[in-house]
Amino acid sequence: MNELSLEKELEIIKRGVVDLISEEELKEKLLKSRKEKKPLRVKLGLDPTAPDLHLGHTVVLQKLKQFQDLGHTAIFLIGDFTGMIGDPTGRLETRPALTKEELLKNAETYKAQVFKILDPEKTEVRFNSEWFESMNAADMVKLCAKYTVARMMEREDFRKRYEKNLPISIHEFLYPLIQAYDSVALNADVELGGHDQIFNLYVGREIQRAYGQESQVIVTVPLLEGIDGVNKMSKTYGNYVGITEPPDVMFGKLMSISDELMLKYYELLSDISIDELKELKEGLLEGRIHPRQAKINLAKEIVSRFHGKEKADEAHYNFERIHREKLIPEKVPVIHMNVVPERINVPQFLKEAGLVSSSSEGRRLLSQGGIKISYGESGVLQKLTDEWIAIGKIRELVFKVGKRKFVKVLFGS
RNA sequence: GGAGAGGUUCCCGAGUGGCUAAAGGGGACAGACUGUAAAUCUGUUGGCCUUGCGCCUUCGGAGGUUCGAAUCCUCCCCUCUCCA
Repeated sequence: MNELSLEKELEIIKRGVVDLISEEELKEKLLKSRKEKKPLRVKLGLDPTAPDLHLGHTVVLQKLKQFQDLGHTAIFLIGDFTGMIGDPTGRLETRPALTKEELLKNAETYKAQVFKILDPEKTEVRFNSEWFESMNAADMVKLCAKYTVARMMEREDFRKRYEKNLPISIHEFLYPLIQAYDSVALNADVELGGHDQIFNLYVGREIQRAYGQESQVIVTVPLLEGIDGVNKMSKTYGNYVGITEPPDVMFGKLMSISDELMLKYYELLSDISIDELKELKEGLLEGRIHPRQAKINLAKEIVSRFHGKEKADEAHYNFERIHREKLIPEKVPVIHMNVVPERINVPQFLKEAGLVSSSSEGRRLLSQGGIKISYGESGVLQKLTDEWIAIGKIRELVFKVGKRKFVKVLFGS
């Protein structure tokens, strides 16, 4: 593990991080680890509240992977206990508590996704129900006694909500404590997280000390902005690129980011070296590199990471087909209609096909020219304005709804 | 326990008896344009159909007053502030 110099190891760890609390402590831990030939225990916790990981998570996972490659112990902590209470970070709504089964199922999908990045052989997978399910009320009170309300209120979102007279439930205070206790139970040397987790990570340091342990070192990575370029990438905002999403969807979502955001994505997600990144920036500035091409390269690189190069090329091809050449993609969902009706009501039909959420929406799109149709196998799309279309002898139809929803309808058997 | 302020559509927020399916903003969607699902501009944004100036549902919940209620009354639920 220590073929590298200490300096080199530090350099790798420090690359791309926002906070490192503190470098001195990390150095000491690394030295001690080398001397005693004992790898550091590096913790990363995630709540399995929704089963899909997105690109935002991969930033921190890659950091964990770097530790793993340096020979340290990567601990992937699944917050199944925390998930059962419901995550309070979404401001107002209390999330529905998940059942044990749902959580375990989610945990399984999590693992499968995480191991696209981490080495499963070398990863310690843990669940925090291991220690919390056996904890009784007295233990919990004891844990609560280790921290104060004033310290809790230092957390920005609590403070803001308090100032704005928004509710804060008591159990939300428990959250940082519970997460902190995980570090005690795991005896963590280092904890990783997104920059927004910094408060919770600090609490971990203090709680560890309160339980007589050495404080963990904190390493945070930047938050990845979602594809809207405004909020951080999150399931709640729906601005995420999930790592299990189909190649086409992934590619399209990445193509929809603004030019400005593209550079940030390059910085945080791409494997290109610092020099290549610099060259890219200059090229864009001087007009030598077309932003569109740069975005395509990025999208391809990321889609390849999770689906392989072949699928990435295919996604690129489909994208060009739909958006540049305005053609129908090669694979579209098909609906079979055994009975051939005289005529069909388009809004109604699209609602039943699930392409619009209500027939009113369908009518609206129709009047705005948002619905196109192609008869037979011609593949020529034309604007549709009538609510009713006659079927007659037509055997095949393709509807295009909005910019990217397609459905093929086959009549007869 | 006491006093006060609030709860409006996906979100924020205006609206104090009919002109209100409810201003404005955000988000989302669509169209034009293009370099693309970027940017910009324009439009749409409760549902249903027999498309009528039609019907049904929506302003925390349940009742009530009224020809007519998001708006007035009663009870209840929830949030916040100050005091205990």
